[in-house]
Amino acid sequence: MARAGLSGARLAQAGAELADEVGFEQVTVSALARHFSVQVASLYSHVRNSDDLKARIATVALTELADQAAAALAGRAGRDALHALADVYRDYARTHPGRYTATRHTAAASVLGEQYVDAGRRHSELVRAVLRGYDLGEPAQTDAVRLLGSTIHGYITLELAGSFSHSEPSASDSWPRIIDALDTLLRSWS
Amino acid sequence: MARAGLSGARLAQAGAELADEVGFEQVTVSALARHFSVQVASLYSHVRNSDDLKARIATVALTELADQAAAALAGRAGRDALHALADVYRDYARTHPGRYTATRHTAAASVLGEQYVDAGRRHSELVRAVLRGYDLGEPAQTDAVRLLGSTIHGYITLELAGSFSHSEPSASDSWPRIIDALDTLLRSWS
DNA sequence: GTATTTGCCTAAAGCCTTTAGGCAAACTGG
DNA sequence: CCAGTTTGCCTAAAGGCTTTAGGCAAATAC
Repeated sequence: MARAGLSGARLAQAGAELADEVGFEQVTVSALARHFSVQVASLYSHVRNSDDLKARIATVALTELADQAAAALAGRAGRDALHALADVYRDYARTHPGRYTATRHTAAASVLGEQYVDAGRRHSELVRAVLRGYDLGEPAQTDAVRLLGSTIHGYITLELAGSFSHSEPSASDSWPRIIDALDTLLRSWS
Repeated sequence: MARAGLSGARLAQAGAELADEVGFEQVTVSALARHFSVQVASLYSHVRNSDDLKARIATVALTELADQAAAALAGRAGRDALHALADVYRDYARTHPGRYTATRHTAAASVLGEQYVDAGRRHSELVRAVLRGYDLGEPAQTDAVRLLGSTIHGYITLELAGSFSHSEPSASDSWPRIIDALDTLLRSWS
């Protein structure tokens, strides 16, 4: 019997792709086993359980997103950097909805941790790097990190859920105007 | 055999309470049947399926939240109204985390609809009512509705997930400052 | 007080998770 | 190149959640 060549990393990768196709919640150990034409029990040699699998997928996604954000921020500052960062998040969520959902699956973070937490730290640092263009002290800077994170994540979540698709203007039209508004706000943060 | 007195409404109500105790994702037809000391199959006379149950819980929660928001907004305007609305959402999410999660479970909305959509419309109208204090035209007003919804929902989601609990200042300290920042922003929206 | 409706039951099939134990393929060193 | 060891995938099985079908009894209606 030929071996399928499974491994924790390959399962996480395939799981991430599956999440984008059928939705993160629909990713199951069984579905992944079918994908590899392998018995379900075989996957349990590579993954502790279903939560562990989801945590690995979340880590893959969060890391991938941090890489893209870092690349987009290179050589940019101020308003330009803010738009670049925001667009990376939104574009990632639109092209990889399952993976984006996975990044926020913190229930699973308690199972793995380590690399997930590292990737999370990279994200905060990238946001703080953007904020260096706005000259904020503490606690304003932390407030601003939270404001940006909340607004960007909130907008993406609502758009993905279809909340903006039944009214004008299009979600893509509002987006840059909202990011510009945040830029203005940060510039005049008391 | 004494009857338990089940009904769609009672199941939705009990389901909402269960969601706050164990988390919305953990609410299952089986768990609810156990709660009523009744056979699982019995619930299927009152609820079409698991998604239907979740959609009913979502509707209960969204309606309850709209009621509270409407009450809090009575007699308020401007900055005052904005804080009141924002606080209603955040307080509701903190006291009823399962129900708050349910309100955003739009996958289920396709199953039921009607009342859920109604409650959703009430929420948009309340936000627009708050924005009347800021004198915005279109498309600025719609942009502002989306900004407020995104930031408030995003902040609540991240706070609930524990994203703000490992750094200073506390989530409760940042919150009013962020809402104030939004007030300032709306006041000077170009 | 009979007739009808309604509510909860038993039974059963299907899918997902997870553990235990086994055989064979693939590396490892002489 | 071929033993010995590791590793990978297998079969088997138990337990939980969902959902449908069909039945008996309690509540309601006339």
